[in-house]
Amino acid sequence: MTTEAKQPLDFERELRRAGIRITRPRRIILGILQETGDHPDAYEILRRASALDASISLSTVYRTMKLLEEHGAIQRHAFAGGPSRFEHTGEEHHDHLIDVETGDVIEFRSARIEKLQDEIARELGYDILHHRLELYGRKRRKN
Amino acid sequence: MTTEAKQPLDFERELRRAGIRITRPRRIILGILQETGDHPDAYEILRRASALDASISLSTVYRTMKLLEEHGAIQRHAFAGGPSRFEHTGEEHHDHLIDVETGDVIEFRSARIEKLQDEIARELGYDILHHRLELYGRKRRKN
DNA sequence: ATTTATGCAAACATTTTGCAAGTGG
DNA sequence: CCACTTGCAAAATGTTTGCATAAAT
Repeated sequence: MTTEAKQPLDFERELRRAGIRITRPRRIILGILQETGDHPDAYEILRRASALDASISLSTVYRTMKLLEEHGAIQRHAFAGGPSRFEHTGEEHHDHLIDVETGDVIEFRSARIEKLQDEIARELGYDILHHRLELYGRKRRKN
Repeated sequence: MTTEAKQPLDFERELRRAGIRITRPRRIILGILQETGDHPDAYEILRRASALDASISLSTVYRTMKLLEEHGAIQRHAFAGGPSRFEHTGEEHHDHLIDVETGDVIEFRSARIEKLQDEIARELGYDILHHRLELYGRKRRKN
């Protein structure tokens, strides 16, 4: 099991190559997602974007999220009981541990779990397209 | 890894003991959840309940879901990109594989994955309260 | 009888969409 | 220029809630 930092990729180039126009709102939103280490929801992204360009609207945030998701630049998470939260796609796939008391999200990765998932799917006659593994926990007091 | 059938429990007795009134809508809804092997959403539960008592409302379905969830009689699932779907609590915990083409849900269980989850959480300094593991896949054609 | 639950409609929260105006390549 | 994108307001979804009435114990 490993935890790891994330390093930004150049998705602007990537998108341009796919024929996507790089507009001011899109550049701002993409920048926000690249810089952040957290998992903001649409309103939070709007809030941060508004500081750079007050005219950006919530619909543009959502439309941009859909666009970026389709091009693999971000991932959408629907953690239990709340709005979708977005995360810039880093180098490595990872899963999440959500602190139920603070809402903090900790990223982790386990190759062994992934391998078991593949085995299970194969036994059931399926190919996995993607998965979602979320641990909901509370910080251990002393020990 | 195992897949398993579910056997109904007597939650009516359980609820009564907790001081919950067993009303006609509640009995009907609980019955529907006990009988079914699938994972219906609120509208689908309403649809099935309406066949037995046309006066049942959607709010009662939601209120009953919340009640049953609080008493451990059912579990609420928020699969990607859709409404909550509900499932009667059986004997054993299990996870889900969702067929992305049909929406079918297949239940499975892996003690090894659960064990790995505990190890991961422990390393990160957390106690797991609950988790969510969903595999999204497509039926394998030939092989 | 008293407390709790219900149905209805309205409120809420999140996300999507139609359309006229604006902008990027 | 011309197609694509935006902001705005309105619609669409999924879920919760206030309130007067109905039902359970």
